[in-house]
Amino acid sequence: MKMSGGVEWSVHCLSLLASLPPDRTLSAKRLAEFHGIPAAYLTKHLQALVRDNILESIPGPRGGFRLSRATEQITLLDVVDAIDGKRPAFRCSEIRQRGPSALGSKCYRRPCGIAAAFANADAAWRGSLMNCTLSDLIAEIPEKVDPRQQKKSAAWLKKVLG
Amino acid sequence: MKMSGGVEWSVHCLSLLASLPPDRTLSAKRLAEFHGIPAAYLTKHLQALVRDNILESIPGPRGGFRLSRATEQITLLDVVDAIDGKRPAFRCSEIRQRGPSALGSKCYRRPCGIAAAFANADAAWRGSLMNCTLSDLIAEIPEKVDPRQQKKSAAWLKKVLG
DNA sequence: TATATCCTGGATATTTAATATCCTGGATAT
DNA sequence: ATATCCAGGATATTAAATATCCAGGATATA
Ligand code: FES
Ligand code: FES
Repeated sequence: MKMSGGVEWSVHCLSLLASLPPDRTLSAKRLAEFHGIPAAYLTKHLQALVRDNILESIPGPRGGFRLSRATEQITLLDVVDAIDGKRPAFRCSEIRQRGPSALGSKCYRRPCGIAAAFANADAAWRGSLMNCTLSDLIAEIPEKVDPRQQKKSAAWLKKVLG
Repeated sequence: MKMSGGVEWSVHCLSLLASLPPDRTLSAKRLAEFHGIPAAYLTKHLQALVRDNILESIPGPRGGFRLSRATEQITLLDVVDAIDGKRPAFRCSEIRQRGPSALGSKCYRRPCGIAAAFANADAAWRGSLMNCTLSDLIAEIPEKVDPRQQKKSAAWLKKVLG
């Protein structure tokens, strides 16, 4: 069970975009350059974020991506849903409806207890992700990220926005 | 992000094995027959459950599998760990250590805040799974499973246990 | 003791999903 | 007019999940 690596890329990109001056953007190429990742593939993930209204895209020279909502209105769950899809990890194949002691499909209106237990776990997971906003993540940068890196990032931003 | 389908198979097999008389077993072939799934592949999953001490295996004629512990001592998390592995869905690739504004690897002793948030969600998920035992699942069978299916299953068991 | 049954583990094939690149077309600032 | 950038489709590559097969060892039974 592995989540798309694009989720890590996306959240880091969103965090960087959040530090931009209002109405400024970063192109996919710049975002990929900053994170040392392939631009062509990152583009696919950014498009998914645009589709889910997490990012806005501006075409043309001086174009690029910017946040589509306030950082308080973007949760980790939003990103996971956009990149990794909304389907739960546990997929009930209705195994109970197979084999020699199964009944007709009309007799299985209520969900299987096992599937229900996994749905509960999935809800707990989603609840935790829903409770964490981009704003929360950014708030802990000053205490968690090495000041030297913060400085280098700011300098890089200044350079490319120049 | 998809969990192995073997998890669903496994929990249903464990549930069936829990209804066996003490010291009786079911072979992989019988378990596969009951659930209408491929025996050769199910065998792989059963072996994983034996490795994690959830099942015991008895070789030879009249052999097969039986629960290795009381139903109260087997949680959904145990099964997921055995079948799907213990690695979390979100795998931090340390993207923060790449790109033009990264520092040396010694400067990243504390985990990334983003990875920490996903670790929290994973813990919530595992906590939910840990709280659900095989005993819990079996207890809700009388109210959740169609009585006709319960009867057919019992009859099938009686037949194969001869 | 011969035999049939059953688990174990390795080798291998098949199918599906994730990862990655490329290219055309359209938008837009300069 | 041109250079830059996003959108989206086509396609290739790689990794993972799914599935089968077989040789070897254990054991109950006749
Ligand atoms: S039938 Fe799918 S989990 Fe029980
Ligand atoms: S570096 Fe992996 S989540 Fe931040």
